[in-house]
Amino acid sequence: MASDGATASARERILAVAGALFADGGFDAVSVADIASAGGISTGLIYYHFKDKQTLYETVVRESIHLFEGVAVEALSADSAPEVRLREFIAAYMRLLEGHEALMRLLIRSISDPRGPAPRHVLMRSSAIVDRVQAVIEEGVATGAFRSLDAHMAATALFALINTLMTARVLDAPLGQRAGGDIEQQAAFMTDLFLKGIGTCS
Amino acid sequence: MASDGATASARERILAVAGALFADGGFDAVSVADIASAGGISTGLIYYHFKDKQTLYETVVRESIHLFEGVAVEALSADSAPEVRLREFIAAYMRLLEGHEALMRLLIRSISDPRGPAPRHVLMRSSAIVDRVQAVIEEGVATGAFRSLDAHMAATALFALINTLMTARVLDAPLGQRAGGDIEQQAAFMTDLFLKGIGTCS
DNA sequence: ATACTGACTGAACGTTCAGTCAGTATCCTG
DNA sequence: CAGGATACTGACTGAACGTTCAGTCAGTAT
Repeated sequence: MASDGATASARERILAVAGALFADGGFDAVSVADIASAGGISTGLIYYHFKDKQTLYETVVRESIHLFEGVAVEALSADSAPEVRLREFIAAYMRLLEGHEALMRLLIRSISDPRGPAPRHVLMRSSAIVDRVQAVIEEGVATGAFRSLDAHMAATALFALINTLMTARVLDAPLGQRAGGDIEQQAAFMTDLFLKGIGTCS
Repeated sequence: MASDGATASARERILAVAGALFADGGFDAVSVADIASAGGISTGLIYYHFKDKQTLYETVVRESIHLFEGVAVEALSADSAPEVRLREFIAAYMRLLEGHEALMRLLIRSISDPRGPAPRHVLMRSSAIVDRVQAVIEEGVATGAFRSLDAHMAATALFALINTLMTARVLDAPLGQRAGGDIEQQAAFMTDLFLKGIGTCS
């Protein structure tokens, strides 16, 4: 198997294949043998690189979170007005969804999957992003762009709105009858609702 | 059948025990033998009452949804002003959470669980509730209490806000560092944000 | 007293799966 | 080239699982 130059890191191949398989099916529905055959390798090799199936799963989830965080945090680091930055953040989130649907499915699954890194940890990690959003909102409150409120709760609310769209899209289970629709349009609706909700108003 | 104290219907005992076990653990982590021993019965009896494990799981989930719907729909059937009815609905939702935590955990798990009734069906069912909420919002739009908007999307947004609180509470994974806090208070925050978001405003 | 019912048992079966291991190929270094 | 380290194979194991089924027995109708 002398592939491109070096070994092309079987380890990464395993992670990629496992991620794709875990994304649809979850932990239990995917056997180690499945991963091996999908990657064109032996089961033994998986155990050469990873202690056990659990560790492999946790590694996949953790790396997905990392990639996810990188993209999201970047979008929040501009220095435009708070409202603009929030809109940009949501747009980045949506773009991430388009490009990494399997990754999103994996993360959403892992939230309520009793295996793998505890639900607590999955969410705690992504709370690094919640914190950033929270900071932006606090800035907006300080400048008077938003009404005075609990910025942490507001950040949580924003996540709730966006993640619900994600979940519906990614698990192919649109909330209610009305199927797909334009996700950008739905995101715009949620964004408007949110900004109006935290805006100053009589 | 005599629901009087005596035998208490083995079938219902199985459903209750299975529900509790599936709620923390999910489909795969619970074996039929686990359910049998927790219920103090034999594995064979489970197969006497249910075709297979899958069917048992689906029955448990479906009955949970049914109970859930009953409570939720009732709260929406009052004839007060739309805004009041929405507040009452959310309060009922919260009360339901307090009394049936395991049930909520089961439903939340089942949404992203590839087994059991397809995710699609779980959400579609509860879309009966979304529809009711939507109707209330449409009423509010008609009377001018709310601004003109897509009532379906708005209903979805309300669910997103409430369900996120639920999920965090029920899976013991508070979003972000700040732990528990008062859930009633959090619900109030979400409600205010939502009502402000759909309200008429300059 | 006899015949029958159906809820219920628990050992057994076939299958699946995570994890192991003895062995092979490939590469590096002296 | 020798020899050790690294990467990898795939047949194998032992346990756990869902499911089946021959059989038990309290209860009821005849």
